[in-house]
Amino acid sequence: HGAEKVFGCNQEQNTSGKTFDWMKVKRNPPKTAKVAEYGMHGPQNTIRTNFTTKQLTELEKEFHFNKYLTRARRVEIAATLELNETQVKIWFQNRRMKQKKREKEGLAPVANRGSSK
Amino acid sequence: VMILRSRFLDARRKRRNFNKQATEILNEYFYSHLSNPYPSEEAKEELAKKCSITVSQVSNWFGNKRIRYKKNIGKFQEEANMYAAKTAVNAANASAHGSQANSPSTP
DNA sequence: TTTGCCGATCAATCATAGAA
DNA sequence: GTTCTATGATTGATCGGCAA
Repeated sequence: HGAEKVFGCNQEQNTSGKTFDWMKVKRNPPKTAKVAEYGMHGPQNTIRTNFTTKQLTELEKEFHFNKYLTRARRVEIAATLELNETQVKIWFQNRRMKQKKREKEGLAPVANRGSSK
Repeated sequence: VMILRSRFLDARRKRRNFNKQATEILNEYFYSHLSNPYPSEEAKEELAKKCSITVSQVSNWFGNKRIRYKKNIGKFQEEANMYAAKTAVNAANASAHGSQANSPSTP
């Protein structure tokens, strides 16, 4: 199962201009924060959280200590940094992926090609 | 709000646009797979090699391209038609006569 | 069945390169 | 030199799949 059947002789399979499913994909808004509460539907919240330098520094420090969190540690950090446990969990998840990506790139940047400058 | 955003201002700086040729290759793939512009890991590696960029950069390019394309399809219509035509020609040449000893790129 | 992780992606934003 | 637009990279958070 690879290339589609023969194409190009009939049927206007002109892809330009059509809207495919991937173009309709919509992500649900972040459920971060307490939207419910007292009717406050302002434009804020449900928006990407902006971590402070202090929070990031602390998370980074913790990460170098442990790549993975235990439930207890997570609760502790979340409380200290005033973040949800989920946010802390997600941060570590993303941080691990970032680390992996770096290790991967740091071992094969060879073959520098026409890098215009 | 002092915005000590200077926390990581580093990598994001000094951005270099890709070669026109690399962009050409990426766009050809994107528009020839417009129904599903999600290259596999293998495809990304191949594109990365052809464009002389990293796989991550290929991923970034497609991610940005997809989002920006659907954000404003009209703005890319012209570009879409251009590459669609180009792809059609390549397909025609490839299927017309089994000849293949012809690499249009890498002078 | 519920929860965490992975890999990929989304979506908004940052900062710069380039066009006007 | 200044203003606006195009574009590469970063990242908090979502989605689907898998394992515990």
